[in-house]
Amino acid sequence: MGYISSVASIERILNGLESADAHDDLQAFSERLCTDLGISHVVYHWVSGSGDQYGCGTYPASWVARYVEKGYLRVDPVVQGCYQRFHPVNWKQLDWSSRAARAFLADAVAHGVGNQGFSIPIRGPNGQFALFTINHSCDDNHWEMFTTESRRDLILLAHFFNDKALQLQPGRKPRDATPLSPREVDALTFLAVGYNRAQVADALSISEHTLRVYIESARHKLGAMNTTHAVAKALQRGIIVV
Amino acid sequence: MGYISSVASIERILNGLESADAHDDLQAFSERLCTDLGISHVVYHWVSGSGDQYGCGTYPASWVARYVEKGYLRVDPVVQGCYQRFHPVNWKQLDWSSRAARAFLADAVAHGVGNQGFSIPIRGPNGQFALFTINHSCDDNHWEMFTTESRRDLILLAHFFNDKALQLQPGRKPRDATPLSPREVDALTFLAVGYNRAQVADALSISEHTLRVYIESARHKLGAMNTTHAVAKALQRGIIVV
DNA sequence: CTGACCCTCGCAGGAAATGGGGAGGGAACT
DNA sequence: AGTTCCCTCCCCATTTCCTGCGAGGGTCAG
Repeated sequence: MGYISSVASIERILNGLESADAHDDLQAFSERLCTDLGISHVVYHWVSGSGDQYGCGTYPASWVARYVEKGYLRVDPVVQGCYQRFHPVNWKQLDWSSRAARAFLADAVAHGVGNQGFSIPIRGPNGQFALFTINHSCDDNHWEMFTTESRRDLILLAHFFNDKALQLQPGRKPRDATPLSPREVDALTFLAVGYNRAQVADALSISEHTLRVYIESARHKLGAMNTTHAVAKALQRGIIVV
Repeated sequence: MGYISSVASIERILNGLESADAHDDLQAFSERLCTDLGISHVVYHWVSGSGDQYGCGTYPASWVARYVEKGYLRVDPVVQGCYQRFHPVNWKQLDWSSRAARAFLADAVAHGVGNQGFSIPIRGPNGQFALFTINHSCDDNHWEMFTTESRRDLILLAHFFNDKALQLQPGRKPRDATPLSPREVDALTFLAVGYNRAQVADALSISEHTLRVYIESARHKLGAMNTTHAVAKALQRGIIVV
């Protein structure tokens, strides 16, 4: 195991990433990275859409299968912990006190996962949440030194990896819909902060009847089934920012 | 104007950032960075789902005031554009075709903002969305070369800046929210895709009465005033992903 | 084993949102 | 000059949602 700076320059690694143009390339890149860094595993995974997700990495297939089968997503302290954080985290810093968490870790190790990990949370548009993790088996001191030293490079790496994975995602919608009018945006914005129609109408200084026209119009433009749906769509598309 | 690598090492800059321990330090850091890079402005600001926001940077106060007064947040192609993207963006790549956008840009320039900009979107926990922007006045070629060359350093810088800003945020409720139960998440998820209560109940194979309990419970946990608000909050906090 | 929390089900009245109609004035783009 | 879109206002009937009440069984951690 060696620091990135001493094994391969971050420049060369990132350039290798740039040339990836298929998901297979990302997988190959993970494996190569693993070797280059001399660590056990590199894993990237994201959850975004309803069932829309993607993952690649060097974890044994048996572990991945077990993870899904057991529903470990709801137990995994790495996921739970990173979800609340902005900065990368060393697994040792997480909360492993619960019974379920310890059982989970034991199961992971039994399936060939190393006891040390360093996970970088990454968030993208539309609520995308990804984790870029490196994993190894060694003592705490070594791992601490390695991650401290390589932290910045790893962040950059995770960032570019995610960028690439997003680009390669097929389900990219171009920019179809009719844009909302300013008043429609106003209406949805106030609705999104919890106002009811009377309050929104008051805030916008218009009659509630007029307001309703906006809401309906926005609903139709967004292809939404009801107001809640319209607000949700507007939020996801970044049409309204609250 | 010089590339980061040629003016000051990214290491030194980041270390300067590390030592910041108050918002004033971030402000001072922005100003220093401006000088170091030889550019007109450095700006950082964020908006989060909880309505709280923070900003600092070197834009003239008159421009910031005007921005707020005019409600430019809804017009600004930088904000609108970055919200949809993961990677940093050069202002020139954005869509300035609308009249409002051009008027906005003209107004900005009139207030001392440079015509060139490079903005990095950053997303944090709980739907935090921040923008780190550098701004200058020069021709397209120079700017293109500068941003291309400094891109990686700027990303890292933006990332650490945001990390610092998050740490310094006073209103950081560490673990304010009671987490939602799985069923509550399920309920909100289906509501967010437009189902009404009957449909959600059906999808979850539970009675509508039971479903109602979840929705109410989720509403209370999220501090939401109604279902739409609850869904909006859940989306912004990344509790549900559709 | 005792809370604490989750999942499940029920009733009923009142409040709010929705759907579908119509109508006039103004700004903008062709 | 005409079309298209936006803003504004109004009525009515129906559907849906919110509020407040109550109840039993399950799981998990201290």
